[in-house]
Amino acid sequence: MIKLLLVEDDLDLAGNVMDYLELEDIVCDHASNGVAALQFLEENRYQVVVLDINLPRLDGLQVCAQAREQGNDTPIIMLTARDQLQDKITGFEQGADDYLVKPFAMEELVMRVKALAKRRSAQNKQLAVSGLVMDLSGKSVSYNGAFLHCSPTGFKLLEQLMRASPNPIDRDELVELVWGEESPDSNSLKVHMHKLRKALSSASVPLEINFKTQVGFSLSPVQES
Amino acid sequence: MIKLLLVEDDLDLAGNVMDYLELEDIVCDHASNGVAALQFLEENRYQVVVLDINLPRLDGLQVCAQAREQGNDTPIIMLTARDQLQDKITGFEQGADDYLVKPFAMEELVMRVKALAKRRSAQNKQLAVSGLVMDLSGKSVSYNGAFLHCSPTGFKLLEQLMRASPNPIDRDELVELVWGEESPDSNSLKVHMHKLRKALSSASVPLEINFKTQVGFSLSPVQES
DNA sequence: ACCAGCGTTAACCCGGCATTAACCGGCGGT
DNA sequence: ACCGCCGGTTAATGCCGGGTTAACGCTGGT
Repeated sequence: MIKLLLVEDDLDLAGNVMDYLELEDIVCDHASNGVAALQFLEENRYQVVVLDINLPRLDGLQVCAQAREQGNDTPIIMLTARDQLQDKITGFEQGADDYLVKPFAMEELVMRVKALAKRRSAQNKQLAVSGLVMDLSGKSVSYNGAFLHCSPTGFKLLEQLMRASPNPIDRDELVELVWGEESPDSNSLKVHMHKLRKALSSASVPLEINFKTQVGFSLSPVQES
Repeated sequence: MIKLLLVEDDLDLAGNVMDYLELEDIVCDHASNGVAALQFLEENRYQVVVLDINLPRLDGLQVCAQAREQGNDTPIIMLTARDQLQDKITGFEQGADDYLVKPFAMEELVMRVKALAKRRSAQNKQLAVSGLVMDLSGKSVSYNGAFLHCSPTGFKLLEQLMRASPNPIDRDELVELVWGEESPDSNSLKVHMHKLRKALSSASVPLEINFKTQVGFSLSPVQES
């Protein structure tokens, strides 16, 4: 059963959509303006959000941006009229996962909803690797209940390593994910890696960061011989 | 850099798309009919396929279905005209990952391509010859669960040998595949070969690398007399 | 204005790896 | 039978790049 938030100010359309979705075993909450949408998002957890761009009080793009800013990573499907391409691009940039052009077919909406719900169902606000737990919302990392101190960059670095784990992640990709396009002198990565490794080992976390040339860095359990 | 296969029979449109994608550092192959598309898919590996539904000889849905049947799980973006909703549903059912309605904006295509390429980037394929398993994604080689250490070049060398196995591969071809156009003094190959052989035998892998003049190198099971 | 934390930079160490060079040994041609 | 070509073997060299450490400068808080 999928739990969904529909944000749409056209009440007729909203009603239709909700009726249709219910047939598909999808449970909807409905918000008809941006402020209400954010309220819903704070109070509940949804598997998918269907978000119209044209909204009273706070438009869909702002809702999306604010939700992401608050650390909410629920998949969002944007609804746009055909002549709002630039909005769509902005939406994608701000973290929308998909969008749909009005008018749309119900079957298509359902498909995209189901696709996103499935794809993201394995996602959590927590990452965990071998007992090391990262809380994405609280920006904290702990092992056996003990919190380990991480600088902001160290945190981002570790997040990417944990997401990729146990697979390696390419060095350049890592840099791009953490620093974005503009990366500092490569030494910086080395230093942060060093600090991360020290943090892990001093907390007795049974994980180590390995490097292989032409492959990248990987976070994996320590292997005793 | 993303490698992409564009399947589109409208040559004007295809040209435009390819021009645009190149600006985004996306390298395209182009097929203008379904049969050619399948050919391309067999011979190359792509990170994303952009697949028109209306195609001569074999339509996009059939291409998609056949590709999936052959075990190809490359992400596919379908292109559809507006009035083909049922086709879209069928396409999704057959394993398409996304679709786009014509006419579409280039920016949108690029975004979806990048999204899929990133999402699926963690694909792991492997090669296996007589129990020797090479993991292309993790860049590791193992036999009976034991990992053998390989230098980057040794790895590429072994990869080519395993791909060709049990057929021999011409020396020059091998050099080209591993080093590209610019190869070092030929001694280098000899040394790497030696290290590879040593690695194989010290791990008790029942494979040996043989050489025959005018034929090339081949990886084949050891033959006891 | 001082202090602490953090990101960045610079300098140095060190190991792995590709390449080169030198030598060995078989095989075919003369 | 000799010689040279070519692959196999081994050791040595140099470089590239990650690891490590210390120091500098910025920023935000007190």
